[in-house]
Amino acid sequence: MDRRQRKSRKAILSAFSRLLERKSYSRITVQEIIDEADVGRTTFYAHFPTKDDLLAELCREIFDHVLSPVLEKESTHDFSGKEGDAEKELVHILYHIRENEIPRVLKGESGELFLRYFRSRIAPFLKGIIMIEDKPGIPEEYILHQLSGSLVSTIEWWLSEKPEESPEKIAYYYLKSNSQFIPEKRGR
Amino acid sequence: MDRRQRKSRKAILSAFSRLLERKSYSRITVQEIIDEADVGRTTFYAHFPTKDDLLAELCREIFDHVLSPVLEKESTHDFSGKEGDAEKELVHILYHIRENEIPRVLKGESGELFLRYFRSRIAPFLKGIIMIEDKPGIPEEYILHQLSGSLVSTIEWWLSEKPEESPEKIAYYYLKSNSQFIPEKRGR
DNA sequence: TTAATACGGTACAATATGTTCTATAATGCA
DNA sequence: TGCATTATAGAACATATTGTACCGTATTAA
Repeated sequence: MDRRQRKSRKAILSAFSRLLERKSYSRITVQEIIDEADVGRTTFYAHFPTKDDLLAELCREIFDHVLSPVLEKESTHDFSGKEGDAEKELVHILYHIRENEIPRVLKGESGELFLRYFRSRIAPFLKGIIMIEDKPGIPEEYILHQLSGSLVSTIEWWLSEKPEESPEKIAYYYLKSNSQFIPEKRGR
Repeated sequence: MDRRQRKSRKAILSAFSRLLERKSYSRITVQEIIDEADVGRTTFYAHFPTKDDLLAELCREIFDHVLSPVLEKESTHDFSGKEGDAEKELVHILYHIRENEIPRVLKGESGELFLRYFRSRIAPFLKGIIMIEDKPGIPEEYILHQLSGSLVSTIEWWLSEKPEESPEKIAYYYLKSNSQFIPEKRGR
């Protein structure tokens, strides 16, 4: 990719992220993004067909970053200690979430779009780190949906209601409240 | 309220609801609503300052209807058999949800807005019908948030993935997957 | 019957979107 | 280094949408 392209793309994405700090998604206009990013109108549309695409891209980048430790591990085929380390993995991810620009993206309507995206990608991930316990009478798809939704909901609550709480504690809450689907580990 | 007002209001709300069947919320323009409802532009704005207000009103009406059995009971101070009947109440509500226009509102983006509204009102309701079990080490606010989120998530899954499932079964899934917060009842 | 008011229709200003054009400057490559 | 390619800025533009103002008409409640 052309260096100019990378530069413009980055400028637009970060300008957009900055704007999200102080305005809600739907109230941000393309013109404002253009001004904040200091690029030409043509340039914006050359990169992103619509504002929604821009948000989707931002979500994708953030999410890739948040899940980077897990994805890395998968790509290097390092499955050592995978089993039973769900808690560690989770804590790791929660740290990433807290330390990145997620909180700002999560506020307002963009949060819903982000969470929708988050959720669509969290299911396979959960399948990877969590050993789901069979519950006769309850379909596995439902359990997976439930676990994903619960994680998203937990993060939502954490960042909006109790941001001072530690990632460790949040992971504990989550695992505890879904313990009937997650095999007990000694010490928990 | 003036009969003309009632008529216009109803025409607008139902036109909007009809439009939601075939278009996503953000793509529906005020002009379309006006045309579909067959009212004047002035009339629309006299009733609803913005499109968001219109959606909020629609959500409020639907929700009031869905919760009507519970709300009625509360207003008549009939608390007989309240305790332990969470399952029945839940099933009742799920029937209402399935048989009303909720499915159409739930599709697309309007769904998120509706669910946000739903969620904000479901918490006190849950507090009413469900006896929450104390879990040392987990704050009650979190549990309540968790239970609300889980219910919303369950309904979402139900209507989009398994609409053929019975309300009874869905209530069972929900209660079962949150059983650690809900006291066991003999027979369950 | 009458005064109040909700209505329809039109016109309008303001704003946002997305496209098209041209000249310019940065870039990657031979 | 020189050159062809391509991303960019800037302006102008057509189009669409929003929200408001005005006015004559029709419905309503009293």
